Amino acid sequence: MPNVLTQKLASFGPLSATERQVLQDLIRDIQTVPARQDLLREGERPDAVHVILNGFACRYTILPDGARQIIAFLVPGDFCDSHVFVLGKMDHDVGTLSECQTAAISAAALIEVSEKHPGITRALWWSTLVDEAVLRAWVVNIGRRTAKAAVAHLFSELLIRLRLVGFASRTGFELPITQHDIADSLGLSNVHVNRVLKSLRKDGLIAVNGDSVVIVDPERLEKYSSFDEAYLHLGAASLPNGEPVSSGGGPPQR
Amino acid sequence: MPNVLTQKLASFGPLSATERQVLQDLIRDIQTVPARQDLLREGERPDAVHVILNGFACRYTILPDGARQIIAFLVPGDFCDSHVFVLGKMDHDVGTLSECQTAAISAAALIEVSEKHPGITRALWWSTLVDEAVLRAWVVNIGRRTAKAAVAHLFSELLIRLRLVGFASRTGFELPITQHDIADSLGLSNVHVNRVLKSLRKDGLIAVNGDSVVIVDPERLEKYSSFDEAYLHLGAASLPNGEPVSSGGGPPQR
DNA sequence: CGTTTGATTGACACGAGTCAACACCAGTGG
DNA sequence: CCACTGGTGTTGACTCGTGTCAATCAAACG
Repeated sequence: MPNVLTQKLASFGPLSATERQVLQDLIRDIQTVPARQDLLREGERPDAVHVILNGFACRYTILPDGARQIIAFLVPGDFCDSHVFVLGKMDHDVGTLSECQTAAISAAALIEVSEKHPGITRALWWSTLVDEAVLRAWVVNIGRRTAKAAVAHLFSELLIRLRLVGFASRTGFELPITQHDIADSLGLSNVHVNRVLKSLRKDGLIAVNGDSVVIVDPERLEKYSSFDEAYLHLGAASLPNGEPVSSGGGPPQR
Repeated sequence: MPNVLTQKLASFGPLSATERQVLQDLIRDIQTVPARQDLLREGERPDAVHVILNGFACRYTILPDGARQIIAFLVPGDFCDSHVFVLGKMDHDVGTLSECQTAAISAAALIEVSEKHPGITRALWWSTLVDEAVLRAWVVNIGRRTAKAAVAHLFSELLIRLRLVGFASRTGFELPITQHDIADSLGLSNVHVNRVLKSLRKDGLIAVNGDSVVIVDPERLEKYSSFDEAYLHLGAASLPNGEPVSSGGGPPQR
């Protein structure tokens, strides 16, 4: 069973058996980090690159007035700090939202790999550039979509990104974060997110049960939020159907 | 006199004389493009990389309802499409706001340079990663700042970015774009931007005269918008004072 | 069981959008 | 030379999406 990193990078393009093995071997130094704990702080100079293997984390910034803006959700397979080798310092914080497993890849190991395996280097490039594309979509989401469409778009995006790494079924996924977290990611208040979710449930677009989200009809949700997966730049035929996710697809109740 | 590209990349770290010369030689195929014209369209597969030499351009997306979200302002020295080599397709549009001069660098030339000059490769990396950091700051701006602070933050950022390439003095720059453009970049309406600008003028934070913007007191503006230039990841001592910009520092009139 | 954290809901306030009118140019053509 | 035009900036009146505050509820937990 491939790890999330190989699985994710394979979404860019096929990887050879050796490349898969090399990536497999990179995943060592696995740590478990409890929920709501910082992985990296602004100003830090990490000497290794960190990958999320399990759970949800986020990039975020706290403003002087205490407001928090979540800049990106990090899901399994995502890098926390791939930019820091060139930029030096972290310019924002990274923290867990749920309990997470992370792997630390030493600078030396990464440099060696990228020198010997140009295919992997290219895949890593792809990964950071897609992160940037996701960020652009985020800006559009916050800037010009209504709260309801923005939440719908976020869920559409998460469905695809989580499917890539086997953490979502065709129609749903576990989302172990609070409504407050969603609010801080979209520049909304927690109260309003609550109302928006209620409205999305009423419209039969989603169903929520505890931490599990069911996208009743992915296509309808995508259309509603004008979601177009093109910006994720997936290679052809890279979307597995994913294993069924824990909780079922019951009716839109809560 | 160095071109804007060398000037910008030198903000990351010192460049050797040869590196400067190599960068100098890359700038050929210069074109002049009128205002309000697309440079790149979504879905396109450009075979060269484009750099802005002069003028203002932007990345943007149009939503189904016709709303436009500007995702980034491109100023002299910025790349329009450095990501497209890896990602393949453009996932958004790029268009001019004012008349622009652009240079096209062929794929072949760029690959050759980056193989021979690791220092330049690193600087190019730095450039795209800083673009990403700017994007993160943009999200924070739109998501969690008031309209007034967001505009103030944008102006603070532009002041620094334009100074890097000699297009701003210590306290001002030419901004040949409309209030509507600013609105679309911050997710606001043109009317509201107008009111915000009026308010910033009243507070003596900025002074506007036609296309020229004067930042009366940069430090005060930065404090007001909680601007911290750390995210631009400038190397030490890389901020030239810049030549004086055309119009003077008159009183806050219009 | 109290305690705590997160979800939910209602009442009310406010920032920002919309609509519409007008001012001010720069460019155009009669 | 001067109406005419279109684009941009400005302003006021009104509306509406979201935020704020506060109370209640539900589930998790030591």
